Amino acid sequence: MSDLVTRLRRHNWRITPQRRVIAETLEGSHVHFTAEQILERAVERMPELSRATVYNTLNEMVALGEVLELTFDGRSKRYDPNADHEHHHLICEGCGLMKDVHAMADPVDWLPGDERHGFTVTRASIAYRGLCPECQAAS
Amino acid sequence: MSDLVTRLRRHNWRITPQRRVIAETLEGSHVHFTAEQILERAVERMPELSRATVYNTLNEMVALGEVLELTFDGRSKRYDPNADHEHHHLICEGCGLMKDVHAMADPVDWLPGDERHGFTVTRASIAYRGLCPECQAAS
DNA sequence: TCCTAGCTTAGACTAGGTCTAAGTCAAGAT
DNA sequence: ATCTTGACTTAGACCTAGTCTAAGCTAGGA
Repeated sequence: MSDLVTRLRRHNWRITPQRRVIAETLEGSHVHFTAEQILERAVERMPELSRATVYNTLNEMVALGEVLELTFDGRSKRYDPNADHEHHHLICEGCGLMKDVHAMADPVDWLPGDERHGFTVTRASIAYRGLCPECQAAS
Repeated sequence: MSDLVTRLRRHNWRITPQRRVIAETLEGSHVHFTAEQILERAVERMPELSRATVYNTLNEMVALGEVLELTFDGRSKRYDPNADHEHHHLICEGCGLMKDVHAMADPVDWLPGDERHGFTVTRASIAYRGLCPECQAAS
């Protein structure tokens, strides 16, 4: 039983076979997939699954606050099932691979009051960029 | 004379009338525009300017390292002419307004070696999110 | 069983961005 | 001064990611 499915069920959200496959595909990966990659993998388990259902379902999970939507490459969104723990992202500039990482400090503490321009700052996320081992070897 | 134009010229990059208009439009704004917004404003000064030239020029300026490409909303890229000073961004979750801010420390120092997964980490940027004064008042 | 609301589907559509082929321009060679 | 060459610009076709629509399906309650 997927932990994400458990969390989703708490919102009284109907867990249909399609939604279960999508949630499990999302959670089963340790990297962050795009919607197309999730569709591709989910279709292996449920061949008649449609693109629209994948997009609808991902958007609903984001709206419920159980999945994070990430956009770092400007091309496609990526989905992170780990919405309940504070973390940041490490992104490969070569291949787009994205991993979760944890920093030793909370960046909100490092933004002085006079740099806040009257905003209420509620959260901060760090995008670390570099090259993954494979892309280092390739270059 | 635009400072961005000066920086671009140092790369032996030809400053054509189109490129000058685009660079000046980009630098003249204190918020970060999308490519379409830049086109819209630049066309007021040079009506025959084409969409392709705006996209080409923005991409070239990014490749030269003089302009930053920002993607926070997952819909369109925004361009930041201030690539030569290390800074982060403060984003309003209500209206999308984006401002430059400066933190008191470099976040790269906060990522322990065992969290780097073999990546070479070259830079890090922080996205601070919250509500701007106008959106606080509206809610 | 029938109704109903919600879910899923295929495929049309949209927005943002890229590519292509043709034309224009400017600087150096003649 | 004109020619050549390579870089730049253009209009519009094309591509990709994502959304919308209309129709069909499904499960649970009356």
